[in-house]
Amino acid sequence: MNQPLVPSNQELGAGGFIFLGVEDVAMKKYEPQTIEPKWQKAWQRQDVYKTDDDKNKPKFYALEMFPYPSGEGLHMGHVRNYSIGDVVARFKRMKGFRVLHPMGADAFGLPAENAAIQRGVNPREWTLNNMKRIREEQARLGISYDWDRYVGTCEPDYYRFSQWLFLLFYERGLAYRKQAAVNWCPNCSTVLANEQVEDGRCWRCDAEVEKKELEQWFLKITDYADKLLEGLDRLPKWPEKVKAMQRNWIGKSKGAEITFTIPELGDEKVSVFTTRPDTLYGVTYMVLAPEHPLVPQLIQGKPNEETIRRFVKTMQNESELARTGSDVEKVGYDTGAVAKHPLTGEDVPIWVANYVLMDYGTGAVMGVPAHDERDFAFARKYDLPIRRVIFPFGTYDPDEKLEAAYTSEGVLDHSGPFNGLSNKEAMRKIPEHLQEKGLGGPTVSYRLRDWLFSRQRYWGCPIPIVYCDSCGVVPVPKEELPVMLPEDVVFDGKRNPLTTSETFVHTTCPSCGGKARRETDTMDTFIDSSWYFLRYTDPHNEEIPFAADKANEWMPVDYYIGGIEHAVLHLLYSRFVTKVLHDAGMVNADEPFTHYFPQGMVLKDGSKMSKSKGNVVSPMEIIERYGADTARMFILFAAPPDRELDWSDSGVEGSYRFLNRVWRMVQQHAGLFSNRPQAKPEDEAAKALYRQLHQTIKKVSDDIGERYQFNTAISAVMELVNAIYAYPEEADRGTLAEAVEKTVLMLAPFAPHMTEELWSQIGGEGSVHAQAWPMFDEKALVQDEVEMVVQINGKVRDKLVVPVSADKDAIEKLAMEQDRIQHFLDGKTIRKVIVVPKKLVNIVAN
RNA sequence: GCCGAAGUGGCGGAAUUGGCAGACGCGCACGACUCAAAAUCGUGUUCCCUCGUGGAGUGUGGGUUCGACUCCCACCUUCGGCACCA
Repeated sequence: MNQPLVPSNQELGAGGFIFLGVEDVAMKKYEPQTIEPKWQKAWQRQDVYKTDDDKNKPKFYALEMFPYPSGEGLHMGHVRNYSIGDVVARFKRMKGFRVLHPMGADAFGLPAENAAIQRGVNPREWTLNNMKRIREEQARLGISYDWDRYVGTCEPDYYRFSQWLFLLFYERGLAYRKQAAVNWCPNCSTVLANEQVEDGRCWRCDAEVEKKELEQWFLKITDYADKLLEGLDRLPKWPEKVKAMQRNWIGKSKGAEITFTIPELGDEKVSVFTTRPDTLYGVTYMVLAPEHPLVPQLIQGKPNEETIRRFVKTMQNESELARTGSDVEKVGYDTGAVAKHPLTGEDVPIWVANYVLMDYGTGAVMGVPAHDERDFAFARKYDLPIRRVIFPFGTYDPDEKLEAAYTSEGVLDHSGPFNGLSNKEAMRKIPEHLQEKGLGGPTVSYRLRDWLFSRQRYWGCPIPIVYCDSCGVVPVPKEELPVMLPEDVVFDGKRNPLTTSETFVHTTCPSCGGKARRETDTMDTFIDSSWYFLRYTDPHNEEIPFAADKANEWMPVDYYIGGIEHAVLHLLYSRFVTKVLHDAGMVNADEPFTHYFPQGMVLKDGSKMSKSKGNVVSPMEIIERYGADTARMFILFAAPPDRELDWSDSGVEGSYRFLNRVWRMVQQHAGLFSNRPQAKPEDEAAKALYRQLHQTIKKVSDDIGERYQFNTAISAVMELVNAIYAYPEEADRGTLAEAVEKTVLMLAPFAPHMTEELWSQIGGEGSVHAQAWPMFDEKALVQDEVEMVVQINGKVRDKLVVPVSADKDAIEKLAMEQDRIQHFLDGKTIRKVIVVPKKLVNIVAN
């Protein structure tokens, strides 16, 4: 095991001073354990990070996803998340922005309730304790939050407005109840939204999700499908990956609805959805989902009646996983009934099969085996006819047997009046024709389903609805909010605890005053995080969720950082909620996050940190040992922020070493600042350092502010520090002082405690974090001489120092005169010479 | 299968507009300081060889160009998402 870098108190000697260096002066040792808490207290006392509301400054809203207050405290993923946000927030403040950088807790959720069931603790107390701990840990990291705006979603003064927003959705027809086959997690004893089912399993507990027929609350996110899609095109600063995931999830398909009729049911209509209306003449059968409402009538009295009845029952009881898994075999049964083809009038047999889903399209499909791979496989299995209607352009044999479905472009044949059309034209013309005849028409279908919103759990926001025997479903008036979560509940793990509270369940109807029953379901906790970023803009408003003028001062969030696991959960819901609030006139922004940045995972030994693997690195232990500044520095330096980061103990020591190096550098030169000389970069060394300093300022500003590449920003400062160490003693002292001072300023966003301490040591006024970010001197970047490379056939053969003013001819002449170049050109003919001023000369010769 | 991203030394990574590949850091080796060690400071560190004015080299194969990690085409590998969505 490595020797700890942090010395013990005995090693430090009296007064924390040790002797270092050749100049034999007493220097203070870098002791993060002392200075970090000291400055954290000072910042708090002086309200250093209170949100600046100076409207003359441009705004910047920096936000990190707020944590769920688990009993574990913060993990390294949080540290990475907050470190990135804090660097940006601090940098923008120094750059003259007014910055909103708030924090809160996503405090409702199942684990609190499970703790209540397993350990008999009060979920509220359990949660509040965890919140307190996490807040302390966040403060210990030295993140510059405005704690006055802290928001906990489980607090009545927050959730009353979650209820307020629910009522707004209800008023706007966007919240409704319906009976449906829904996802049920047997382990969590609650229903789940589609977004919360991953591979047929519960996103939280990984249990296999079951289907249940229940009446539930839904939010009409499908009404916003097109707006959610369109909005993505206006988010250039979102990763393509995340936008693709959302597009994928929404799953918009253009096609047609086509109406078939069933003569034996008195010309009952049955519609199918297809993306290939051009293949309509190739239909040889039709398939209904097992749950399709027409199935019972169709099979009545048919030979297959009993078999199909049993098949339908099995399908209904099958889990999502067993039903839609990728290699589940297609199974179907002929109902014995037939439908009439809308254009040819031919009989089309109607089948029922497992692969047709009731909740997509119309729950019925037309079977075109010649031009669809699934239909082809199905037709082969059950010996159904295959009728080809699309053929390759050019010559073709209209009766050729197919060995596989033909899914490419082509020309129509065997298609009545549409023969000879390209299938692309037919895709447009056939639906138009159907529409004229009242047999369907063009339509679009979405994969996205409405947001199943109610949960049969206690620790969430109560849905503000009562059920009255005479008035029916009655919303609780906004002025009566919040509907408080009751405390007199039983946690037995057998039922929704809310149903056990007599005082909660029994109430009076707000409309008629008669006896009524409260809704005992709570809201999906994803609603809480779908608007918290708006609440931060006006966190103490007691009348409404937030005032429009406050929200408009800050929204949208300029830089939002958090895990990509929320790509189609939190991020989709937040976009939806923001769009609804925009349409309700509550906020101008119709997209919540201008720039979304998913930080990479923190790994240890190549895999995700987990208790079971025993590879968890505790942030608080690292802080105790090296300080928060080192932890932040390492996590930002070790990898670009979007990539995975493998935790490395020696890497952490490297970052600690660097901070010590900066610390000693300032100590060594602290004397310069008592009577500080002006920078006069006249000697060569001073000129070079001055230039490097200003190049570094330019690069670091660009890396943080534009590129969000903190690892390269830090490496540039490291190079500058190396240059300061190498700076000769006889060179200009003023230039040195400037370099030292600006190094401290540039490191302030990364290592806020150490730089604050150093800033006070070199006599800086006020907090280092209230200083203006250094400007670079454009003139300093101009060089009078540049090094140029001389290549022969693209290989570097020599280097030249050339005045920047030299013209191409002069450079070429100079290059040709070099001995080395002459040697390489010996016996060769020069074919061409390329001169790129300030870069290189390339001589082509053979 | 479809969509998205990534492949560079022993390791993490850099190269911002097509112009010196390997910045910065880790690790390693050697040296200075020390009675000694730690810390610190300094030097070296892509690979190969016949060791010099050498050759090769950014997943593979081709192409464009005076010049390609960077652009184009084809492919391989890894990771992530979606997937009986009609």
